Amino acid sequence: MAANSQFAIAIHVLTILAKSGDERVKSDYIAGSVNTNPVVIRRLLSNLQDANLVVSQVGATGGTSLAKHPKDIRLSEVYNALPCGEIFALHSKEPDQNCPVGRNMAAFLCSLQKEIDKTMEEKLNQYTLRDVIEKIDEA
Amino acid sequence: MAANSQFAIAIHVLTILAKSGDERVKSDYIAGSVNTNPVVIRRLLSNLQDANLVVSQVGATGGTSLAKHPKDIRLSEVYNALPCGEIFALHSKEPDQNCPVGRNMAAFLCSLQKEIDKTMEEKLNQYTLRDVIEKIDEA
DNA sequence: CTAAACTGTATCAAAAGAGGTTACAAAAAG
DNA sequence: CTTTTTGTAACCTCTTTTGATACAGTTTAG
Repeated sequence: MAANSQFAIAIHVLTILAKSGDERVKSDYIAGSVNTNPVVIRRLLSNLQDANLVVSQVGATGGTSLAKHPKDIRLSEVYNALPCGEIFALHSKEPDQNCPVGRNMAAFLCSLQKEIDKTMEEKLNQYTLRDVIEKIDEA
Repeated sequence: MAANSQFAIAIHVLTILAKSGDERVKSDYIAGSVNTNPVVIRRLLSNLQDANLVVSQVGATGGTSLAKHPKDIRLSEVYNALPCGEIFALHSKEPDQNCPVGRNMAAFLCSLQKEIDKTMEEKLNQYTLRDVIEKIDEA
């Protein structure tokens, strides 16, 4: 259960919001579709809000709706809105600095990590939430 | 400590092996440079062996060396040799199948996952172990 | 043939992270 | 004021990764 599924759930949540248009959706409802706890959804929505992808309102008749059109929400934005880690982690303990390989490994891996991350971001940038909805609808 | 650093360590290990040429390197030595336990290294080497990237020999004077030239080892091979999971995980619990969004979400996410994985593989395919060594050496 | 030096694994413990749950403050609406 | 709902904190549990110990099996040297 320790694999980060936040991105997957975020896509799911945003799709539901998109389908609801301007109507505010309650975390309880979303949780039902995702099959999880409302708090898990609210935690996620909190991240999406920080990234200006959704807008929530508290209080009775409260709920959440998209902050912009599905066509203006790129999956790269969604990915970056979440506190997901990197594609691969660096060493947990620092390598031996007396070893020429160990000494220079961290810097290399870090730049490789950045490059891969950029590649992934470019890929996700190609898709918007509207594309997702189209795919879902045609299924 | 639960972030998968196997890819990072694999690059480190392979670099050491490359620098040692035909000489067999002991897991104890590698563990010293990586700053971890020899068993962790042997576990990793076991995966790399299954992928035909390294060759180990048991017994006294045993150890491990590369199975092919650094220029013939692509980082994509290294990545695929390891039991790393996907870039992002799917839902841990199945979404509500009565919801039109929930019902079609898994299939969509799965294909997106595959596409991202392919992109990542193409990127890693651009680099060989020799490229890594060059970068390390010029640092 | 025996001792020493390795690898290959099994097994267990420890640490960290993710997700689920409960609880409750704060806000909005009626 | 009561109800409804978000926003968060706190806590527990499950899973995964890493670290560590132990030991069987293999090879070399003497």
